[in-house]
Amino acid sequence: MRQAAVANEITELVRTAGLRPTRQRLSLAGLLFSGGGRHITAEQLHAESLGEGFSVSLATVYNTLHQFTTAGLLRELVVDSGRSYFDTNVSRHHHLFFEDSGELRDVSDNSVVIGDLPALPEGASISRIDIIIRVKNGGSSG
Amino acid sequence: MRQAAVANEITELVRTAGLRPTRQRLSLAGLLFSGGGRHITAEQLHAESLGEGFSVSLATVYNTLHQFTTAGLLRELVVDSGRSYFDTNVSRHHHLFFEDSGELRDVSDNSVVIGDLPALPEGASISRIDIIIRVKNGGSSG
DNA sequence: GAATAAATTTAGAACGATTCTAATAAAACT
DNA sequence: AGTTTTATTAGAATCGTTCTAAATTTATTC
Ligand SMILES: [Mn+2]
Ligand SMILES: [Mn+2]
Ligand SMILES: [Zn+2]
Ligand SMILES: [Zn+2]
Repeated sequence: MRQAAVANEITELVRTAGLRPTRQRLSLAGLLFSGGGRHITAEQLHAESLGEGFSVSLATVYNTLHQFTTAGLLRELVVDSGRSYFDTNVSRHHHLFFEDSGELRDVSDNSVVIGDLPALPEGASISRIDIIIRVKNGGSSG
Repeated sequence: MRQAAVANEITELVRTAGLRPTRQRLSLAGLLFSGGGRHITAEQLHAESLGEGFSVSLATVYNTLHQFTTAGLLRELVVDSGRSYFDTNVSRHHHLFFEDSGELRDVSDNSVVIGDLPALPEGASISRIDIIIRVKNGGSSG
């Protein structure tokens, strides 16, 4: 009954995003949203899915990640040119990026104060502020 | 005499970086460092160089940008996954990124205050803090 | 619960940015 | 000048990502 309840929540999540609850989307959503917050790349998620026995094509992983992002379930992070990370935590927060391992860790929004910014051009507006604290030489423990 | 003086400064800059002042490196350094601060991609610099009549291969543009970055003359920015920008301003500062046009504009370091960060693991240290203010719907004027 | 319509998945091709390779050319040194 | 070292280059290769068009699945209609 526990497992069924979780499955229903996931199904509901996908439905609410306006997407059909296909086997692939449910598997991926399960991997993404069943634990705590995650920061993951498309290739990582693909490998993890296959590892768990959920066969999905890489194209579908990309499609799904983008659909979830558009639906507001994920946020796309730019920390490394040439690789996109997706964050299951869509609330306002920032990141520690461990350059050696590629690991990302959340940083509370409270840790940062943005002072006076330059005036924006007519009609322009801030869509997001990304703060990335790049850390070198640190492992993933601690 | 003016032009010669500038050429000498550029030659000196390249030499100081520990690099031979080849025709290609001098042309590229001229384009990069003769005006004010610049934010530019490899392909943009390549096109600009050819446009000015300085023929260079794209491979050399990449090589040179990386060498200049290693030498501390440039800083590599990650604002767009799938494209690297290089910044001729290597002092501590942040960026406004106009998502529509791809333009980058500097933001003074004073505009931002970072509060208490989470403790870093043993031996880890901050290599850099990148702040990107993403702006949508704004032109490049004003 | 077939038939139909609409959306999804997929393998593989295509893409764009970047890096690599191995051959040529230029620069520095003797 | 001759020799050694370093740099440049064209083109191939790589990598992450997107596209294509066909096959499958899901939802809707009878
Ligand atoms: Mn994208
Ligand atoms: Mn690089
Ligand atoms: Zn996060
Ligand atoms: Zn800058």
